[in-house]
Amino acid sequence: MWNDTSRTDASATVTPKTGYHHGDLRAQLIAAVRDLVETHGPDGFSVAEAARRAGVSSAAPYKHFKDRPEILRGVVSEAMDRLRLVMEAAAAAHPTGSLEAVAAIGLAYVDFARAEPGVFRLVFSLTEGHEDAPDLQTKGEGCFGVLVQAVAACLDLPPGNPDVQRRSYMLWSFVHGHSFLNIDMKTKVTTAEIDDWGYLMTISRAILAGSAQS
Amino acid sequence: MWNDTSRTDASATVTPKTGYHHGDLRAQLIAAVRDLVETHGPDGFSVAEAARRAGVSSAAPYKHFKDRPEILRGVVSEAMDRLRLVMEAAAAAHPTGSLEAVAAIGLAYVDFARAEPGVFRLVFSLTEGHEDAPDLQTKGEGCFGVLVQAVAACLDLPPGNPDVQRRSYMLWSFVHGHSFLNIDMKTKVTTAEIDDWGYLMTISRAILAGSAQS
DNA sequence: TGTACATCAGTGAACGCGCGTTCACTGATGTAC
DNA sequence: TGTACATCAGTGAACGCGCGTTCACTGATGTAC
Repeated sequence: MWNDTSRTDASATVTPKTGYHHGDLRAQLIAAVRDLVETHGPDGFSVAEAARRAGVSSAAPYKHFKDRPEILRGVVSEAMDRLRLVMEAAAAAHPTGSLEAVAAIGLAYVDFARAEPGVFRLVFSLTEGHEDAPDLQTKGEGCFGVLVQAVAACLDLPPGNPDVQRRSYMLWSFVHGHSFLNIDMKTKVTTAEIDDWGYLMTISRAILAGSAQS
Repeated sequence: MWNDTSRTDASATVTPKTGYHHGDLRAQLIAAVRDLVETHGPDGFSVAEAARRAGVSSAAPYKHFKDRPEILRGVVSEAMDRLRLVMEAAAAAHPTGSLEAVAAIGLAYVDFARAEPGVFRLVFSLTEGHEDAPDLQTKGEGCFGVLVQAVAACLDLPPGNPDVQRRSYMLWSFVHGHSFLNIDMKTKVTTAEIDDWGYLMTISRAILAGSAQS
């Protein structure tokens, strides 16, 4: 029953990867946590369960991460990388300086939130209480920077211009809110009836065309 | 040391309320949880700790709530009541149909989020996975309704009008995003420099004046 | 090609902890007569 | 006014559980000679 060295038939090794050192546990753990966060919400994950899913002992994760919070930070960091990439790709698919480029960035953001609501939520619930993680903050600013660049090109102003910053922030607020309402209020009628692209184009136009004040 | 019936001097009763039945444990528990959620974040509360803070045994809460989730739902329900009240009060402070009324509702929303970020976050993280709580959904729609009313009055259209609904949702997205960015990205420069009132007026104007499309 | 050794990524058993929930109980309160 | 009783809101001890983290360990891998 136990200690059954006899029963090692060919397909009996249930461990998902090679016997002892299995390539990339770190990445596999992050993937497992991402999964857990999706299904059980932020805080609904445990180091133990993540290890279980990766097919290693509960102590193994500590060879790659200092403690539980560091694992979460790892997930968020990776997610932010991906978010930035999709935003950049979305912008690149349209002429520089076009309204479409701006709207496309917004759509990429919303799509990301919809595709990974748990991780998306985690990203933002983590930013508080973890101000001690400057790399995360830097990555966050990097994402925002993608939008700022597109807005600047659209208005034909330098990215540092206050008006560019303000309008970028407006757009961000808007897209951010739309994202959260989408994933949080799943059942709400209003959400269901919206054509995102037209919606984002309307908003981009309204915010980039309006007069500068405030 | 223990069993010290001798040591019952006058001021020794540490229990915060009257001996056995203390007025309103239910409300006191909700207040305690609200506090815990503020300081430790959603999910950062425990039934045990809430009971401790209310000065009762860890079993007492189960006389008022079925289980842990029901306590959270109680907190959210109460928070939504208060949110609605401040939104209504804000609207009432300005002429019916004015742009100011709309902006004021938005400001009340943002202020609420800033005053109780933990609870605010809880409200929206709870709406998913608790679709089984129709009263919460109803209350959520009630809050949205306050905004819809103001927008309808502003555009001189009935609340059910699709254009009214769409513009209300736009405003809501916006204010919602602004709220979350405010409480999540505390350190972000952009957030700090914003004059909310001017900001909300600008947005309200842009969204209520713009042409109707989607 | 073979051997010795340092390094590294895993194991698995153990720890203490706080939690959610149940249970039989008990003291206080309100009502009926 | 007094007594009997039902109800209700609390107690406190106990349960089983899963978690985060630590520890001494061991097997696999890479390098030096």
